[in-house]
Amino acid sequence: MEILPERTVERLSHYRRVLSKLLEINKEYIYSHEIAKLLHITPVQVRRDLMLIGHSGTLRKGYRIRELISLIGTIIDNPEKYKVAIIGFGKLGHALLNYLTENESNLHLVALFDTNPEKIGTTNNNVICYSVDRIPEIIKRYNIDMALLTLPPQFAQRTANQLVESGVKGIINYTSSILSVEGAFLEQYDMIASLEKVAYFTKPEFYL
Amino acid sequence: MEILPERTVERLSHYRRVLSKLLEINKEYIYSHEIAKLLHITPVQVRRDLMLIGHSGTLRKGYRIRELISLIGTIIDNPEKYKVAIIGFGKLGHALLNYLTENESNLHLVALFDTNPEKIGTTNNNVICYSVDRIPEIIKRYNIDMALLTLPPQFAQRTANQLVESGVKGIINYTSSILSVEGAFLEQYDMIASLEKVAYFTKPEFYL
DNA sequence: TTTTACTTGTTACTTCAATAACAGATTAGA
DNA sequence: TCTAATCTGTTATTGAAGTAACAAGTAAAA
Repeated sequence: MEILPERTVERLSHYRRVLSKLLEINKEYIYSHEIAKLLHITPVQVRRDLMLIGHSGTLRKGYRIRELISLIGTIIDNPEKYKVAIIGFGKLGHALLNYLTENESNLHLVALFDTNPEKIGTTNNNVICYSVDRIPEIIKRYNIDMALLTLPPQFAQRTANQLVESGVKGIINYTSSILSVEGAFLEQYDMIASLEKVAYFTKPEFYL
Repeated sequence: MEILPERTVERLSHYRRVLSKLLEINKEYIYSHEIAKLLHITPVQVRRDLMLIGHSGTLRKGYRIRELISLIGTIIDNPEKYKVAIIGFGKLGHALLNYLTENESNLHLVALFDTNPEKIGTTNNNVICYSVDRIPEIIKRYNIDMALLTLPPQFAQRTANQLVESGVKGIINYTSSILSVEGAFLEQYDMIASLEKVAYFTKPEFYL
């Protein structure tokens, strides 16, 4: 299978979640325009995405929901569960912990890390919080695939290096520091930039 | 001034923050390739962004940092401070509160909203938490421009409608529900989709 | 049975963003 | 003073993402 566009992968994640809810209410087939309406996108985009993953619908009946969900799974999930760690167990780290435990998915949260002695050793939603000093040890021991950085920005680069050396293959950086990472997929999410962007686009002179 | 590309605006936000730190250590001029190195992008992109905002550097000396920072300010900031509210004062809301109070910027956090009686009426970093029932009243009273949605997904759409009706011009939706909003700029940030995307791109068969 | 309406699947086009290429200007050094 | 190195500013090219257009096929209705 060809490598998919980033946006398509994101939408596949959406499709799956929305469709799962429909399965629960025993809907069997769905049209591209119905999916589109749910996600506020165009039917063409839906069909195009499904074309890319090689899913065929039935003419005038639409797509078989159960089949589609399982196909999306085989494409975006790993055969084994993805193992995830959160580095920095502050407010944001805690929020991510909740997201990961509430939404069941193929992602399995395995470890938390922090520097605060009061947090180290505690168990939160069945996940243990370790000292950041033990990052290489624990990452290797559990074969953790992906790390979410929610620690103070000044430690982000150093920690990222450690993580990649220990075998992490994906990093999401929620700190405001800009990282350079080789040998792993890096996603930056800068909240301040995001806020300032929205502020810019809400300027009165841009009202359409 | 022409409307700027979204990505450029995000980078301008980065430029400003990085440059501000350099001002503090009394650096006066900077080359495009220096900026580029700090942000891990190309010098061309820096020059192109600065061209778009109409900033001129000095040949063989680079860009005057103080001047550039202030120009970026006149472009991405509003003349008055942007007023921001956080809807849903859970872990993520609290994390955003911290971001907004730690990083000084043109954004001014004015109100929090929640449903929990224990939170309503409390003051956090000098910001009062109100009941969500008072959203229209408070939004209008303080002329709030922008809202950050960190509440349970099932209330997101209804709340977004209320906010726009009350005059909010920008919304960042951190819930996993997909919104449709007319009359305001909407930015979605779906953590689960983001996690699943990174998981997809860390699959072994994509290693370059 | 024939026609019409509808829905998929794919190719072609457009728009937005990033990268490359290069002309022009200035400073430092020969 | 002249030459070479360097850095900016802009245009041209490439690439990624989204949108439009439409052929093909099927089910339902006439």
